Amino acid sequence: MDAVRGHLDGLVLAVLAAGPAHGYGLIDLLRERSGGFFELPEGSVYPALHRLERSGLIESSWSAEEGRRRRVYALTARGRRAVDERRREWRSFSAAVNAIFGEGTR
Amino acid sequence: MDAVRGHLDGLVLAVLAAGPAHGYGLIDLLRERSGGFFELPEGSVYPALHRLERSGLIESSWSAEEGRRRRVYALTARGRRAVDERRREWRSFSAAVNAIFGEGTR
DNA sequence: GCTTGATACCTAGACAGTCTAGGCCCTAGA
DNA sequence: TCTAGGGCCTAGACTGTCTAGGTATCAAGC
Repeated sequence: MDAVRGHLDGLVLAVLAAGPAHGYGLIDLLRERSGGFFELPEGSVYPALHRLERSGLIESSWSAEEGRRRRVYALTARGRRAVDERRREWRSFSAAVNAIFGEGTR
Repeated sequence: MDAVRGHLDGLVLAVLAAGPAHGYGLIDLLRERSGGFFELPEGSVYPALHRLERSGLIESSWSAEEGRRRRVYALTARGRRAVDERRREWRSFSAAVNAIFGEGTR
């Protein structure tokens, strides 16, 4: 899934916009919300989460319900604004690619 | 333009599907066809062309009209098939991303 | 009690594609 | 002669994804 490069951060933010989630669950959400398309490995998602936290777009807290330790991530105020920004960027990017690929399947 | 990673090969093939072109002109075509969105540097496009030629999807020939040397690229038979394949891949990729980003601008 | 599989976290290093920043040559125009 | 632009090329930097490992807990099966 190399095609996701440069888009993953936005996708993670978009999922978190629907509510907090922990890393492992986020992978499931990305798969479900994409109709099974995204099967992202932990080695992609965890670094992305750490990256986003370092840049202040998300923040985490440990929850230890029923002995299971989970690091739960939520959007910060800046993160909420970033989602819109990333969505706009995606819209223009995909419009540009669509324009080049054209309509027909041929 | 890191977001283009993994999609550039398909875009180049799609442009060449409309007719042969040389590297420098291809950059112009990518910009024009995308409504000015893609401003790709030579350092991205030339390696992509060499990559595609090595893998047999395009082939090149030198044209020396009016003293200007140009390497003109054209799709091979396999390349023509690859365009459809890449377009299909793009369609499902962008559908997946759209599903996650949702509809509204919010 | 022990093993297996799922949940849940993490990361070092491999890998690969894009970009920076240069290089070269030619032509046209000032 | 100098500059601007067309045209080609690439070494190395960069960076984000993935591979392939590691740890720990819990539930189920034998």
